[in-house]
Amino acid sequence: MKKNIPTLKQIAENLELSVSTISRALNNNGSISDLTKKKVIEEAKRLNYVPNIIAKNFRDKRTKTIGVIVPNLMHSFTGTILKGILLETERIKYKTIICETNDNIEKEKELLNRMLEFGVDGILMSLSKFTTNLSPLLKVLEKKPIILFDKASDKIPCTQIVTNEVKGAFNAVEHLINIGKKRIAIIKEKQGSFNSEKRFIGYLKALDQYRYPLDETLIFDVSNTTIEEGELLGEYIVNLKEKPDAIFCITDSLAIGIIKTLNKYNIVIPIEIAVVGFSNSDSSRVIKPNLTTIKQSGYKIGKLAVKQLIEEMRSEKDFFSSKSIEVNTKLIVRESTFVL
Amino acid sequence: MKKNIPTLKQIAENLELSVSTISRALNNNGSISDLTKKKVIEEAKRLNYVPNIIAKNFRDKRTKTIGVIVPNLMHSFTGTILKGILLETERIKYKTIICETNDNIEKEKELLNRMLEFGVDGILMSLSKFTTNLSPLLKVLEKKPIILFDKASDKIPCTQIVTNEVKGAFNAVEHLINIGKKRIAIIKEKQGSFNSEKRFIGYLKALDQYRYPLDETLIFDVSNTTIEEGELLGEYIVNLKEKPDAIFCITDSLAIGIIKTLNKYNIVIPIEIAVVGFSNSDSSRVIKPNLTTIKQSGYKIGKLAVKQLIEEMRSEKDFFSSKSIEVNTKLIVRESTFVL
DNA sequence: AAAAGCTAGGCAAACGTTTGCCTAGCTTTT
DNA sequence: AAAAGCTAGGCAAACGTTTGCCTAGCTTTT
Repeated sequence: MKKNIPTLKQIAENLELSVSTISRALNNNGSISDLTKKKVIEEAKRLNYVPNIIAKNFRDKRTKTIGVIVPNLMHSFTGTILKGILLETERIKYKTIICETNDNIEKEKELLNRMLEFGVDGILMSLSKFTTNLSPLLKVLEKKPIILFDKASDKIPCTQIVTNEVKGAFNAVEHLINIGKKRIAIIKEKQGSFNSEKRFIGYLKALDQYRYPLDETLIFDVSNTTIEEGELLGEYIVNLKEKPDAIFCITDSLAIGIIKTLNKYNIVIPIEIAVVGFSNSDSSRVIKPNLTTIKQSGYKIGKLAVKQLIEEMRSEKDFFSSKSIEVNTKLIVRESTFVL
Repeated sequence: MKKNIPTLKQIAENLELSVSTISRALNNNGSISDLTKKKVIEEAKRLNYVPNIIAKNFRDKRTKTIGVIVPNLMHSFTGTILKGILLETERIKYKTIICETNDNIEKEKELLNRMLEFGVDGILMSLSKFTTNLSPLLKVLEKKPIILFDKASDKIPCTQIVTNEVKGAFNAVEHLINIGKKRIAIIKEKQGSFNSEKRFIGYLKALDQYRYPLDETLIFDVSNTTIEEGELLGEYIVNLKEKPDAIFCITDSLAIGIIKTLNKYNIVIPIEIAVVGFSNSDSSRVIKPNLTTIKQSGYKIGKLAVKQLIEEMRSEKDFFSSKSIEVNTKLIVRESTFVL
C-alpha cells in the first residue's frame, strides 16, 4: 500500500511558508508569530502529520532506544525488573528493545553486537549463567554504556545494579537460626553463578556470626535451580541418617521441589525441617505450606538501571566504572518456617 | 565522551575511492573488483566500522522494528507468546519494542500513538481488558498493519491470531462429562472479556452437545481472575446446599484459588468436586492436587503473529482484514480431575 | 531624520547511506 | 580495424529534519 505520508515540506507548500518555519512553529522554537503558529498547527492536524522519527533520529545521531538483554524473559524476577525498566523508559519517552539469550553464551555475544547495529544508545544487561569471555562486553563498552543488573559480575568494569544478595541470604539464614534451627543446610549451584556465590557468602556469614560450625555435609549442589532438581535432591536428603533441620534454597523453585518431596514423605514442615527460598515467586504462595522467602525489589532495580544508564549516556566521560548499587531485600515469613 | 565514529566517507578517503564504491563493496552489490573489495573490507575492520543503522533506516524509510503492546508482561501465557515473538523477530533480524498497558485504556491509546512516533513498521497487540473505543486502533490501521493476538476482538477489522478458546473450553468441559460429572459449574468474568466470552461459549456448546441441561445457578462470575477471587468464591460455593461436582475455571489462577478453599474445607478433589483451569501456568503443577488445565501454544501464536505481520507489511494492499487464525489447545489431565 | 534594534521568517547545509545513471578504458566480436 | 560490449568505479541526488546565519522591513531610540 503506497501512502502519501505528510512531511514538513508538504505543510510548507500548502501554507506557502518555508520548511524551517514549519519546523520552528511545531517545535515552538525560533521566533514565529502566533498567527503563523496557529495556521501551521492546524494544517499539521488536518494532514494528520506525524513527525518522521527516523529522520529526527538521523539528524540527532541518537535513537532514544535502550537495549535490554536478559537470559530468560519469563523468569519471574526478571519480569518484575522488566516492568520497572519499561515504566521508567516510557516515562522518559525512550524505546526499549528486549532480547533473550536463553543462557546461550554465543547468542549473548551475537545479541550484544546486534544491539550496536540496531543503534541503541545504551544497554541494560543481565548476564548469562556462565559468561566467561568478557571481551565482547568490553568492546561494546568502548562505544556505548552498559549497566549490568541482577546477574552481574565483579569482573566487568561497568556500573552494576543488583540485589543485596549477601545480606538477603544472611537474613534468611539468621531467621532460621532465630527460630531455633541447628543444622541449617544450603542448596546452591554447582558451578557458582553470580547470585549463587553471593548467597552462599551470606549463608557463611550468618553461620559465622552466630558461631555455628560449618558442616560441609550440609552444603548441597545442584546443576539447575528447577523444581525437579529440588525434588530429586529432596529424595536424597530425606534418606540421610543425619538430616538437616532447616534448608536454605537459593531459589524458590528449588525450595518448592524440596517441599514437594518432604510432603511426599510426610515430613512435617517446619517442625522437622524448615525451608526458605529466595525471590518471592508467584508459586511461593501456591505451594503448601506457603514458602518463606526473600523478596527482591525488581521494580526498583529496573528503575535504577534506567536512570543510571541515562546518566552515563549523557556523561562526557568514558563508560568504564566500578560503581555497584545494591538494593535491599525483605524477608517474608510464611508457613514453611513459621513456628509459634 | 566524544567518539570519532567511522563512516563510509572515512573509509573512502583512506582508500582514495568513492563512497559509493565502499558501500557497494561492503554490501556486495554492483560490480567491484575482488581486490578492491578485499581492501575495503580490511579497512572497515581496521577502523571498527559499524554501518550507521539510523542512516540506513532513514534512507530505506523503515525501521525494521515492530511494536508489541500487551496488558501485562508477567502474565505467564503472555510471556510464552513474547518468547515466540522474540525468537521469530530475531531470526529475521527485526527489532522488537515491547510496552505494557497494565489494562489501562488511556495508556493503551497513548502507547499506540507512541508506537507510530517511534516509527515501527507494524504492531502486534493484545488488547486491554475492556477496550471499547476502537477509533485509535482504526486510525493507526490506516497507516501501519496491526495484528491482534490472544486478547483480540471480533469488532476490529484486522488479522487476529488467537487460541481456539471455544474448542479448548469445549474439551475441558467434555473431559469433565467423560469422567462422569453431572453438575458442571463455570467461573467466568463478570464483564465478559474476549477470552472469557469465548470460553463460556465452549462451555455452553459442550453442555448442549451432550444434552446437559443449562443450570443458571452453576454459572459464577468474578470481577478479577485472581487466586484471591477464586478463594473467595470457593467459600461461597462450599456453603451451597446443592454444590457442583465439577468446576471449569476460565483461568488457572481462579482454579488454584478454588482448590485452596476446597482443601481448606477438606473437600476431596476430584471425587467430590473436580477442577479444571485454563493456561497451563507454572503454578498449575505446584498446587496440590496438580491442576488439570488447557495448554495453549503461546510460542506458536507469537511466531505466527510475526510472520503474518511481516506478510502484511510487505503487501501492497491496505491493512484491513478479517482473517482469524486459531491455534489449537491441548487438554492436560492431572490430579484435579483424574479418577480411575 | 538617521541609527539602532527587533520581529518574523527564509536559505542552505548537514547527518550517512544507497542507487540510478554515467563513462573511461579495456576486451571481444564482426 | 571499427563496432559493440563489458568491467570497475564515480557523480550526485534523495530520504526529512533541525539550526546557524542572514535579512527585509518594521519600530524604537537618540
